[in-house]
Amino acid sequence: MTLDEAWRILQEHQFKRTKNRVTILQYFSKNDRYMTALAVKNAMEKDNPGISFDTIYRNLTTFAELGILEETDLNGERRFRMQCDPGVHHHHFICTACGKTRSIAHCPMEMITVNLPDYEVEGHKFEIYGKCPNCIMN
Amino acid sequence: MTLDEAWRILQEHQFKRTKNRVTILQYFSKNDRYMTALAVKNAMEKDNPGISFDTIYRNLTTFAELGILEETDLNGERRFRMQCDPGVHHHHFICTACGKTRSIAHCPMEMITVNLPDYEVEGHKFEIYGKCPNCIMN
DNA sequence: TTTCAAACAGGAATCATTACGATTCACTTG
DNA sequence: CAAGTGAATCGTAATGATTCCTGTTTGAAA
Repeated sequence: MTLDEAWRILQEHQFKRTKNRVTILQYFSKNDRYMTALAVKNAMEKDNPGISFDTIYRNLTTFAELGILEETDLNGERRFRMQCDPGVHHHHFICTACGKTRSIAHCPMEMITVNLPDYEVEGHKFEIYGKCPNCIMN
Repeated sequence: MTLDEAWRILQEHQFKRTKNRVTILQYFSKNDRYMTALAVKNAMEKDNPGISFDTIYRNLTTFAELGILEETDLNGERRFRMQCDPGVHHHHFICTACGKTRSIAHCPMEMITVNLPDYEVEGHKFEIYGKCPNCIMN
């Protein structure tokens, strides 16, 4: 997703264009991988010293709810990345070394749900973990 | 997995048969669903008041490493259940209301990995979330 | 410009989990 | 079966991630 698309969504929902949101979104648009709130905070403190965790988490949660960011849990930590393919359902390979991802076009759900009558499916998670080509050769 | 199988594995690795381990394993063998460490602790305090979280977590981690328990992260919390099918790779539907699970025979990995040359796959997670028939009708 | 809810900073509080030092216990060996 | 030994435990403190709270600042609408 581009910055313009993100801002259009935020405006649509009447969120203000604050300095912190500008910085956070810029950071995500430049870093194409899953990152923790702490990583975001550390990176932001150069341009925006004194930013609080409250602000980071509040905005990350908002962005994820609006579909601007994608969210996942890795080892009990929330991680976020820029939504890579808005509106299109997809899954990820996630590099456990650098956090970079690779989209996986195929979703395994269709052939599975047929075996679950009487169940009410609310969602699913399909993630592949490992090392990306770049991290394999250190 | 039966209690006997679990104890055989523990003996094989020279773990002692302590009162706490007896109680924990009994609890899991009677509750066929994913549970948090807190739930285990609460349930144990009837028979075993004063048990510490250290003991709970240490044993849960040990059991998971030995393949006696299965572990997953749900909303940033670690949850455990008795290994349902030792040695056989499988996935789960997980009821978000009661934690009960249903095995899913089919694993989607084979057809996916072929699209990931140059990547080093270490593992994957495939889980379906929703309500089980029992919880649908409250 | 004024206005005011939204957004923020700073720090305290909470929740899950782990670490630690002192004590107890399960099992081996004599 | 009593003693010895390292594993296991307890109670509690520490940690790390996340959320809550209160007073202050700020974006943008009028």
